[in-house]
Amino acid sequence: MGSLAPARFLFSTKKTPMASERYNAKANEEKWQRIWDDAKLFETRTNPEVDRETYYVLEMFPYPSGRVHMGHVRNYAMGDVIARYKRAKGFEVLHPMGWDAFGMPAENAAMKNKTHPKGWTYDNIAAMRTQLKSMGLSIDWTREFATCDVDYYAQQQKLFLDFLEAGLAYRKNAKVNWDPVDMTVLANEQVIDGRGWRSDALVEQRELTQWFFKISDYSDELLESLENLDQWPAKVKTMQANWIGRSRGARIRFPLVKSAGTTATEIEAFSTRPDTLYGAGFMGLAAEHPVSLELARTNPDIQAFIEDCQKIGTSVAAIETAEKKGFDTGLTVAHPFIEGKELPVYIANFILMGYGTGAIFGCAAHDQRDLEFARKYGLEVTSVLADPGSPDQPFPVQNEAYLGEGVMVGSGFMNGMAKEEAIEAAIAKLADARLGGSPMAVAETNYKLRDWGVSRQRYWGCPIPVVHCSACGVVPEKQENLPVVLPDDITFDKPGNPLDRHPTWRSVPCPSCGKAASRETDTMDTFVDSSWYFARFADPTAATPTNPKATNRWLPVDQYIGGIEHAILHLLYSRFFARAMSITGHMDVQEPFKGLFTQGMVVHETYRAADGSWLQPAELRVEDGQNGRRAFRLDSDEEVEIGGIEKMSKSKRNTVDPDDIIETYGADTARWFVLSDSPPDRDVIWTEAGVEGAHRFVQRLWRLVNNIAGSGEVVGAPDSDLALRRLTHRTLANVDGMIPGLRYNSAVAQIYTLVNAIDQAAKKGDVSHAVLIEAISICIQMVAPMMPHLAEECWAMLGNDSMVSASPWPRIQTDLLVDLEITMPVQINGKKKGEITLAKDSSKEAAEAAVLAEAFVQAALSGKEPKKVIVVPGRIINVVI
RNA sequence: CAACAUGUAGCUCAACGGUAGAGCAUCUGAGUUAGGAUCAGACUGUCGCGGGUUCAAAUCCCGCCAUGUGGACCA
Repeated sequence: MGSLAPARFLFSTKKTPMASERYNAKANEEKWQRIWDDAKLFETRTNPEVDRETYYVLEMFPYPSGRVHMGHVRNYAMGDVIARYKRAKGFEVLHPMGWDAFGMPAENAAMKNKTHPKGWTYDNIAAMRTQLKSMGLSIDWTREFATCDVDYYAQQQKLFLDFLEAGLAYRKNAKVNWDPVDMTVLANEQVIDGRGWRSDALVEQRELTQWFFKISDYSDELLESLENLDQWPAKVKTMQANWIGRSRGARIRFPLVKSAGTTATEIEAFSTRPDTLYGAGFMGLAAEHPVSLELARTNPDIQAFIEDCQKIGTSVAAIETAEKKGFDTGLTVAHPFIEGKELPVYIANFILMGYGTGAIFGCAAHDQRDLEFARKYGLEVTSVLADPGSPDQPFPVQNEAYLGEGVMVGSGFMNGMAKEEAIEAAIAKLADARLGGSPMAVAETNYKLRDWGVSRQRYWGCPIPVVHCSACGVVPEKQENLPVVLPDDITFDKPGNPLDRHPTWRSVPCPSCGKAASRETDTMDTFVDSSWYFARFADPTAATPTNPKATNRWLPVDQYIGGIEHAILHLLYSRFFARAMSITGHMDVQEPFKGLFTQGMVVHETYRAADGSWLQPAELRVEDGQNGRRAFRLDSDEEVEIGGIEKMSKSKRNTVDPDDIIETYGADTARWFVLSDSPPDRDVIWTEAGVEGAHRFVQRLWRLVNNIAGSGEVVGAPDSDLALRRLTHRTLANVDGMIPGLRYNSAVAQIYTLVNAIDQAAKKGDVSHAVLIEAISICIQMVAPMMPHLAEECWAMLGNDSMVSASPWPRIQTDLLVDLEITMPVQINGKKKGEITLAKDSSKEAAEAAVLAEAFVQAALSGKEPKKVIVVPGRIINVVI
């Protein structure tokens, strides 16, 4: 395992600057970035040696908004640490970068500024690439691509056609979420509290013909495979499981008894709790249920009630607070188990047509919603669960439904059974019973997860490669006619989709019959673009969507890092895509991301002037004195209110521009600060004081290296030498254990301790030069993944003629991790009273004798015998009196 | 409303059964024309509260309180 690149430098490594000089971050960072580039140090080799293990680290690729923000800095710094660490550990590392470049903002900018989405996007990419490069990330830039590159979306069109052929993509007429502001369809996942995720506009329901991906076929698979993702945060797995929303139950058919106004003879309800059937007090229908709609045709009151329900039904927020309302239809159904019992049928506003059958049986005693409804309309509340200790006494139910465990009571054949047993028994009995010749119930599993609607009525997206022919219908475009390229000559003077009104683009011959036909003008949801980009990085110039050989070598991504906001959408779609791409032969990996890390946000104090306007941190100065923290405007010296700590955002103006920080302090300081201050999965509070502290450390470390490198031979005391060597290797062992788990802030704390010790040793002069060099060298190597430029400069100053970025990780000398003689605390009755130094391997008996001989122990005993002496070898001794 | 996470120095966080520590801030001193940088040093803790287990609890268990996050008519 040698260095990865030839190490030849154009400057002298032996130069030893004066200790009074300051480290010039800007000049050094530019210099080292150029040297890394010239050495092609971070280019991943397509054919690494066979014995070299691969490691794929990926951060969620950015949307090219135009500016890099602190969240990006944190995200990419975190990934870069692991990439550089794994490289030093001898892995062949893939660490690429790309751009999630399609989407609405480009079109909005086009409309506003009369620019073209393409020009706007590529300009932004160029600006952000420069910014990211100034961070000194160890990225293989030769693999860079944008999802709006024709080369990329051409491959995506091939994937679409393969999905279409495999039945994974289909077209259906569906009620869709329509965003009236963006004038496009949204996926369910993109509707938050009834509003568009981007526009915040109230979403309407419209009936349109749309393209869908059959993600619902994989509901079980996607749910059950979550268990195997042991390197994913539990929280994300829970969120995905909830989103898939599997519930097992039964469809139960209830025969109608009183049926005035409907032609139906039965109503089918879905329930996960058929065990509570004996407690059923009513039946509820959704407003859109066919029976409700049929009744409404002849009953104006029902018509009015349904309209009322639908008004509320547009926004989730409204549903949450809405009062339970119902309408007694006068219909009744027969209870399946209790001879002669009839249940009244209500239309109720809390029942959703989209889930189950749109009808329920209400068991008021064991469902809170049903209970509220029953109390309001004076319906039956019968508890059918009892404490196993007194199985004849049902749990009393007043205003809170009983949702816990229990045994069945008042439930005929189910009496005495526990929940699961009773559910099985109820389903079995109903399955045997006949209604009109077929079983009264079938077991069924329901899911919340719906098929993924991918059609978007937008220009700036991947065109869906199909043609509409009046004779042949919907025809896939021929492979040889791909890619279907977006036209450049488009206008944004009107809302809606520019592709629809393009004069010629739509007109094509039908791929099947050759007659005049027209192209599909919908483009794909941008989440499609991001669902497979990680696979493309394995071979970004392949003539097919993936090069299976490369994909199989690199995937799954070993460590994926990004924000928790993608816990459901992007990650679930990508998991689906991996499966769909496996079916269609594009790769063999089912789970795309082996390890997932969700990083916290970068947050900052907010500042508000007396007139209520928000101020930027750069516009004021903060005093931190005895009167607490106070902030003043730089221009007027007026005091402003220091507000809450919030996510950096344009609206609150509490942003800090990474460019400014890198210009002032350098990329290393910015990286060190975001990595050191809080655990990576939690929010980090950006403070000026913290940045300055980080920068002081940069200067201090550089000065320390300078001093050590420039000092002459020192002969140290054997004890001090050993102590520093021990600390060095113990720190190395600890840091080595922390980096793979992304516990960077803990690693930083360890490094601080070591630097303090080296500093002290250098000043005292009781440690030999060679030991100091070893300590500071290992220290620099541990710092290198986090502050790579500073580390290179220090590494060179220490006389190394290789780059630290190309050097193997230092080896831990394990014999230094164990002490021969150790100082242990001595407790008396569990409280520390003193210390004792013993040989590492002294026996319990010897330790006990030595402790009892100590003066402070004798004093505490005052002549008595100790009740007990606990000796934990190597840890502690406790004398119990 | 149930779930999960988090409560340790003024602030941000370590330690995860066995000696409570770092950085920042604050204070004192050195130095400097001054400020900054630097150096030397100092202060700060019922480890959220209450109980339990243990020779020993910040750490494990139970209960409560506070804060945060994302869910919430999914039958």
